[in-house]
Amino acid sequence: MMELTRKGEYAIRGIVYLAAQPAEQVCLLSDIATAVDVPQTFLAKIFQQFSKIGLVRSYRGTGGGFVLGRAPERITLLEVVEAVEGPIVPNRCVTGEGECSRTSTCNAHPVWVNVQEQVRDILAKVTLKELAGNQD
Amino acid sequence: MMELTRKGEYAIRGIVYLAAQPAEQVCLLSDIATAVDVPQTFLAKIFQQFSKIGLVRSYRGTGGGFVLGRAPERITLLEVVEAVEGPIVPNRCVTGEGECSRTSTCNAHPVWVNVQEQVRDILAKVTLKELAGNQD
DNA sequence: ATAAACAGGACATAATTAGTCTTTTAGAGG
DNA sequence: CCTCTAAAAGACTAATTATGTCCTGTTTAT
Repeated sequence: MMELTRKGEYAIRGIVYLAAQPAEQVCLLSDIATAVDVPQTFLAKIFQQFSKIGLVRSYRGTGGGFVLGRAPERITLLEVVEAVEGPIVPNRCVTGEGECSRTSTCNAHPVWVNVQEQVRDILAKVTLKELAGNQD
Repeated sequence: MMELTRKGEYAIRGIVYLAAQPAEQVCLLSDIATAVDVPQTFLAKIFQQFSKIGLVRSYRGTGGGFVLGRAPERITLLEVVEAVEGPIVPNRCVTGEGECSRTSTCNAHPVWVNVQEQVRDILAKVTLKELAGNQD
């Protein structure tokens, strides 16, 4: 239960690598993919998702590549994970889709809400700066 | 991310139903399945898993069925979930399989350990008694 | 014996994950 | 304006996991 998918793992590796680079350093996708050991085409998809929501900025053409969208201390692990894995929802009944209306009062509901909040809270407190700190 | 599977949901529904019955009341699988709206054959698998670790006791033959293995206040949601979903592990690197040795120091590691602990903690504090309380 | 009920294994199907491949779009430089 | 570079986008494929089903056995009460 609760497993981060490989995509999520790759996403973290990739963006942490970017965060560890000097500010405004444009990185080639191919270089990132090699460095963090992720299939380039797969990482491309992930970075496209990052790009759409501004976690990274992309430049096309010669001299192009990727740069972190904001300062590493202003990007949280929660944002990164939710960008590729979708919202953190331990149980469908938390999304309020009416799934839970089986019994009028589902006693488990508040538990899942609690789990969701705690996890989001933990991930929201970790920034890319911390994750990128003192790497080789 | 972090979704409980349907199996996990069914497991909870099924055992909460049992917990809501009068103590030592033997319940037919077919009745439970109908009551909680889960395919009987699927629920059978789930209850087999419960049975193996003593969360429920099973009786075969005429008059057989299932009974809760312990008092409902002594069975936690964590036990139920882990019984069918396996251990709560947000990331492979938490299991210590050496996956994380890509970089000698994975800064994300302590975060996942923290997530794991918090979630287990929350689920461990909820008992079947609470979940079964005042149901229709 | 025999009928009731769970146990266990093999199987089937659908959904999701994990990628790949091809074409398009954008920018830089000659 | 031509071409080369690099990301964007979409269609496609393969592998894995989730979600069941089915059949055969085993236990037990009557």
